[in-house]
Amino acid sequence: MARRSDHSRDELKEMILKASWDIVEKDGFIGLTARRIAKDIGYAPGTIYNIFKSMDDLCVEINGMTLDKLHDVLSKSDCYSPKKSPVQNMKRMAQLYREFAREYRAHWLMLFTHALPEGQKAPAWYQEKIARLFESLEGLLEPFYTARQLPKRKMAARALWAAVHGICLLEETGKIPAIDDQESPPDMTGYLIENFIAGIKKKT
Amino acid sequence: MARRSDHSRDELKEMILKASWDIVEKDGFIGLTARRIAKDIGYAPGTIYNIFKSMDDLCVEINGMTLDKLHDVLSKSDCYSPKKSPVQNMKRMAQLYREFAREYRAHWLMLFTHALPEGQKAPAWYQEKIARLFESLEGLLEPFYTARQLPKRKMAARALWAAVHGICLLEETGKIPAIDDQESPPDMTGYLIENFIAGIKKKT
DNA sequence: ATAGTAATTGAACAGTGTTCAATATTTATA
DNA sequence: TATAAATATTGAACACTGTTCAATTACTAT
Repeated sequence: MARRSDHSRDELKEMILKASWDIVEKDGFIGLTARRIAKDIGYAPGTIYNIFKSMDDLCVEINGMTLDKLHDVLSKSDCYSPKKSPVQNMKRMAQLYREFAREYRAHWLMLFTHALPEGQKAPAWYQEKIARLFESLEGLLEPFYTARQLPKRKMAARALWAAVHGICLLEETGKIPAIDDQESPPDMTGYLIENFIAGIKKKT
Repeated sequence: MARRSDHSRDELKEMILKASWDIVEKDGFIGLTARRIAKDIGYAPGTIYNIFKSMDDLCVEINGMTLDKLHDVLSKSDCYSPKKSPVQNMKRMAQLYREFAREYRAHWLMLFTHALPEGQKAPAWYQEKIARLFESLEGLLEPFYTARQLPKRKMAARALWAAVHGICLLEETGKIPAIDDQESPPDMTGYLIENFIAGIKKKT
C-alpha cells in the first residue's frame, strides 16, 4: 500500500493528470482508463476517485490542459504582426491551429470526442478557456468592423473559427473526400479566409 | 431458441439495422450495445456477429443510412431553384443541413463521434456517399468558376461544407461560446456563405 | 500508549465487445 | 423414412470498462 504521506493531494492530482496526458498521447482517448492510470502512478484505481469525481471529470480537466496549450501556442506566436495584413495573420493563425491539431492529435480529437453525459454542462472555467480562444481571432477582425458592430465582429470570429475547425476536423478524421488534384487543407482554410474577408471588405 | 428459418439473413440484417437506428434515436450512440439490440429483436447477442463482423462494422452501416437520409433531404428539396440566386440556394442548403442535424441529432452526432480503430479506413461505398453530398454543393458553385477551375470549385465546396458543418457541430455540442447579443447559427452560416461568395465574385 | 482521523486499497457489481463449443434446426443423402 | 451432413442460434466465458465502499493501513492528536 502506498504510504499516505508519499504524495500530497495536489501532487497526486498532478501525477494523475500527467499520467493521463501521456496515456492519451500514446494510446489515444480510448486508452485512458482508471486502472491504467492507477498502474502508471503506482496507486489503486480507487485513489483516482478520491481526487476526481469521475472519469468524465478527469477528462474535462485534461481537455482544459489542451485548451491552455492551444492558447499558449496561438498567443506566443507570430500571428499578430502589425507588419502583416490581418488576412495574413489570420491565415497564419489557422495554420498554427492546424499544426497544433496534428502535433497533439489525440488530445485535440479528445476535445471533441469526449462528450459529457446528456444534460450535463462543462464548468464555467472551461467555457471561459474556449471564449479566450475566440477572442484572439476577434482581435484580428477588429479592422473590419466599427465599434458599434462588436456583436457582428464576434459572430464573424465564431463563424470563421468554427469553419477552420470544421475543415481540420473533417480532414483529420478522413471524412472529407480527396480531390484528384489534391488541394491540401492549409489551402482550403486560406482560401476560405481570403474570400470571407474579401466579402466583408466589399460590403463596407 | 429462435427458429433458424424465422428470418432470412437479409431480414435479420434489416431487423438489426432498424433496431439499432431506433436505439440511437432514443438513447443515443452510447445506448447502442450488442446485448440491447439482441434483446430488441428477440435473438441472442451472438447472432449479431453472424451478420456483422463487429459493432464497428454495424456502426459504419448505420452511418451509411444517416448519410443516405441526409442526401435524400438535400436532393428532394428547394435548394436548387433556378429562380433564386446561388447564394440563396446555398443558404437554404445550409439551413436544411442544420435542420437535419437537429432532427436526427443522435444519428448525425454519431457520424462524427464514431471513429474506426486506428489505421482502419471506411469502406469505399461509404466514402462515395460522402463524396455525393459534396457534389450537391459543387453544383451550386458552378456559376462562379470556369470549366478549367474545376479543382478550385471542388475545393471551395469542401471548404464551405466543412465550414458549415463546423459551425453546426460546435454549436450543437455547446463548444461555441454564446454571444451576449445571441446571434443564432443560421445567421452565422448565412453570414459566412454570403461573404465567402462575395469574396469569390470580387476576384473574378 | 491509545483513540481518532484520514488515505488507500481491492474485491465486488453491473456493464461492455467478442468468441466459440455446444445445441437445435434444417437440408441432403442413403 | 432414417440417418448423416450442414448450418443457424445460443449463452456462458473472457477480458475488459467505470464506479462503489467496507476493510485495512498509516498517520495525528490526545
